[in-house]
Amino acid sequence: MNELSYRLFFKAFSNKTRFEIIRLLRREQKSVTEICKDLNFEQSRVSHNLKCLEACGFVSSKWNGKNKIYSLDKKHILSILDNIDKHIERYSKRLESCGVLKNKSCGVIK
Amino acid sequence: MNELSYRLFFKAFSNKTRFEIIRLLRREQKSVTEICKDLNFEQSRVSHNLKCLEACGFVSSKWNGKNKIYSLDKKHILSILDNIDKHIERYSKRLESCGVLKNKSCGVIK
DNA sequence: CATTCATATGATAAAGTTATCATATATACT
DNA sequence: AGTATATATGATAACTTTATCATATGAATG
Repeated sequence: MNELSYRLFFKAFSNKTRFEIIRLLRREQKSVTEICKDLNFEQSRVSHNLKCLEACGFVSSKWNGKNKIYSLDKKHILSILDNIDKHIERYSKRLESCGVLKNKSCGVIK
Repeated sequence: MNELSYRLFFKAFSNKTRFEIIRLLRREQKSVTEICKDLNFEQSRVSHNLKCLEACGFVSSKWNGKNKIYSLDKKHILSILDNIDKHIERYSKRLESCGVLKNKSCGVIK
């Protein structure tokens, strides 16, 4: 399997805005305005990232009056997240202590 | 499950250097020098990212003479990658056409 | 068709990440 | 101990990504 797809896949989920949107839509479909309110994110920030998620096929949308309703590609996304759930506890503590990943110009403040 | 861990997990894999190292160690354990040669990456680049991968618990190391041998936490990592394999084909094409993810300052050159 | 509310888009400054360079530390061998 | 080879580390410049601002487009309704 193609290496680039893998990395893009992980990249899609590693972004806070996108990940929170996915988590939110995990429960139920929502309009852009609702997403903004629930997550307390700016509208254009949300729209830009929804565009990305839709381009990737993770969410889909339909117009409902003036609102555009976004919903999650549940079956596949949930299956992926559920599987990672099984493993992530093992790594959780160490991930959160990794300077490179937590970053903001590498590790601890001096 | 903690949201941050998730994102850090995805972030760890979304980086080219780290992902290639993981792919390489999927087959067999290797020293830093071997990894550098095989991937044609600079030594400090590899060391920095190995440190990250080890901090996260994805790889472990042991000294063997002057060489430090790194190996993959196979059971768990392989299980995760294998599961994603099952789904990624579905998204592959769209991921690779997503301007936000492919980026270099957003999408297509004008 | 003008207005209002909702969403999308382009450009770019700000923030974040990575590779690289210079150098330090580790290990083994003579 | 001195040298050679292997690996690690800190600082930072170069690069990449993101949020934000300004503005455009879409949809509905009087």
